[in-house]
Amino acid sequence: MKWDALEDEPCSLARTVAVIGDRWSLLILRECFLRIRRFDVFQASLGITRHLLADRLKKLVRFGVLRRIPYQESPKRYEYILTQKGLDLYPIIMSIVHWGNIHMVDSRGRPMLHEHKNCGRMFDPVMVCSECGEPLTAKAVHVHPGPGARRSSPVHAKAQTPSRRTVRSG
Amino acid sequence: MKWDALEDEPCSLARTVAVIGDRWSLLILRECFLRIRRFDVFQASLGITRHLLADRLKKLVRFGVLRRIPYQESPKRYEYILTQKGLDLYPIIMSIVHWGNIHMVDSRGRPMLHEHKNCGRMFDPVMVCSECGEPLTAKAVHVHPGPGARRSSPVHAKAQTPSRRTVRSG
DNA sequence: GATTGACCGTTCTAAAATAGAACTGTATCA
DNA sequence: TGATACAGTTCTATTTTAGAACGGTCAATC
Repeated sequence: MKWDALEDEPCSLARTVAVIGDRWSLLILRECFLRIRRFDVFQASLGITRHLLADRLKKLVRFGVLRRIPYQESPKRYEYILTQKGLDLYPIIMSIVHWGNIHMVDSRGRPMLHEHKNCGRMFDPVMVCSECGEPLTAKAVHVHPGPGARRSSPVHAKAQTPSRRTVRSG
Repeated sequence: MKWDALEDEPCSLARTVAVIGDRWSLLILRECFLRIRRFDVFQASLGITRHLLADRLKKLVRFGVLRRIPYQESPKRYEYILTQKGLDLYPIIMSIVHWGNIHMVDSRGRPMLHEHKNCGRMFDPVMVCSECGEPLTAKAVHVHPGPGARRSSPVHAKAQTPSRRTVRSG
């Protein structure tokens, strides 16, 4: 399967994986959320080859996750900063970090801690239901084909998208 | 950089990426959460080559995300099912799906809808702070080095891990 | 008893992606 | 004049992946 094919799959996971489903993209995004913006700094902090870095930045820009903004003329220099679409990736990044915090730490403990400025406390991210606010577990979720499913199932046509409590994380 | 090197990085994101940071692992996990368990069924539904599928399943078992369980003797046949560690990946999967739902849908709408059995409603996942319950945004989060950081910073030693409201999703 | 098919992989080769290092080009600084 | 910063591109060797075929065990069928 080619990467391009993933984009066209009738599956939101596959489509997202087409954008961020490789290690370098995820690591680059980690740096973005840590306020890294410039080619050299990405390269130094990640140890990625320049070739791949150029390639991945281009891809993320093409998908609208990053924006390439000139910060000086002559020579032209660009910064890569997160768009709103990119900022919306925050829950993905945080849930990945959280899983690592729980399952991949050594005896020394967590490499990083997160403080919520709103309440001033160290926190973990918790995923809850937009409708009732309860924490989500896989077993408590039922999956229905939606309008964009491969074979449309009129039986389920009454199913509606959730109310607009959807939150953008940025 | 080798994949093995990622595991040893002082970063929970990198360590998690070492486990699930490739497209096939994520797609395999999607199938797992849809109750797929057998080699052939994975292969047929994903279109992955058998070689890679064998390889990825082995990796996920090695990392303790899947468990290989015999379901018949002669010939020995195994199923791959999620461990608790694997079930805990649910928030990652869901946040990936959610981002795709928001940013990668075509005019036909979402391929899938999710119903929360607890409240009976179609929902979106929302990531909130374990301490105050408010939705999280990248800008409202401050990062501190933790005890497992590369260079320990005694200045930040007072920082503590969050209280045990951490929720396992399964 | 031979054949077919299900199941779970392994082996093989060609194509694609990646690593690692060197190179390019503009501009600033000493 | 020479050294340094920045943002890439080019090159070759190695590694990974794709795609197809092959193998082996057992159950069910002819």
